[in-house]
Amino acid sequence: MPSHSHPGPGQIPLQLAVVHRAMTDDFHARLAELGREPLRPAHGYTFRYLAAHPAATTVDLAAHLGITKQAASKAVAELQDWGYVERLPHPTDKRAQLLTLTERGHDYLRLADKLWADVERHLGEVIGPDQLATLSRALRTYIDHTYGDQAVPFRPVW
Amino acid sequence: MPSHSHPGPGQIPLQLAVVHRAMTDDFHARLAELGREPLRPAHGYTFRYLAAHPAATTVDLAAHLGITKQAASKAVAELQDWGYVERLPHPTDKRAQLLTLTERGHDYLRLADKLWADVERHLGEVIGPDQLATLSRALRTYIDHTYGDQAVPFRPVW
DNA sequence: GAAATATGGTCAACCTGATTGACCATGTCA
DNA sequence: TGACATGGTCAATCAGGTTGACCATATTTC
Repeated sequence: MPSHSHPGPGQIPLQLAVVHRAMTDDFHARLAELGREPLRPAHGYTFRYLAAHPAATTVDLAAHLGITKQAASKAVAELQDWGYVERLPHPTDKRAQLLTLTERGHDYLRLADKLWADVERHLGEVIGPDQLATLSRALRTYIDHTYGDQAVPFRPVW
Repeated sequence: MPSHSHPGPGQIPLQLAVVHRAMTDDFHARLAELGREPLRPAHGYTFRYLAAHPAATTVDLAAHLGITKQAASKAVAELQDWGYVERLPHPTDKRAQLLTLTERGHDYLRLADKLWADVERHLGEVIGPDQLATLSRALRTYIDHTYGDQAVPFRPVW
């Protein structure tokens, strides 16, 4: 009798992974429906970070994403090629570059926010507003407890 | 005024990702504490699948994980080298191989189950038993609604 | 100030986990 | 029995990351 069949304790982390995956799939399906190219999740995290930190450099971004500066640099170059990000000269440090979202980048982020809200709304329809509220509160509580004042690591999952 | 600051609708999917990540980190920390080598998440999914489907072949596994049979084959070879999985001749199909967990594989799975339960218990201590129960119910409801009778795809996240 | 050191960024080589494509051996079906 | 389908392997390639060396500019220390 395997102790690892469906029910029982320890299921929640697995379910979290499944739901996370399902919602990500949902998001990408909505994106595809609109005919938009699917940027990878790491790009979304980059957008969010740049929008929130307009004076960020590549090194900052790398630290935030939990990857090396080389990897971050490559990602930024890609986003720049696609017109989502600009690299401007840093006003005081001639070595550094200021990373900023272009209008196109902001547009994409706004769209993504809308789509995530749609996904969330769908979740709400399935589980009901009460459970949705509880879910949100539980997640926030856990995140606050885990990271406290520290910056929440937005690193991609594994 | 960026529409993508912290609060607001659409946050839940992001929070799910963060919590999932935090719990995975927690799991790996506990594993490391015991001095156990950290198999990758895909290995965990493989173990679970093999435990639940004792007559599985490499192709079955690949389909379940959502990867190519070549990739699955490589992963199985690795797990076999480490002594977690055996490849036995298939009783009726000379092309195929039966994948089975070794005792060592079952051990690891049991340990993983225990650690995930610990992680879950910790979550329960943080958010309280009521919210934990609601969370679990909400996740299960959403999963059932999304996948219904179909097999839940255990594919790694992105 | 000048020398030593730290830091932002790039280039290049490499690793890993996946992919596609070709192929063989066995199974299944007409 | 011949045609096609399927389980598995080998080989080449790709993507996204890593480490290491390096340059130019900042910052610290004497």
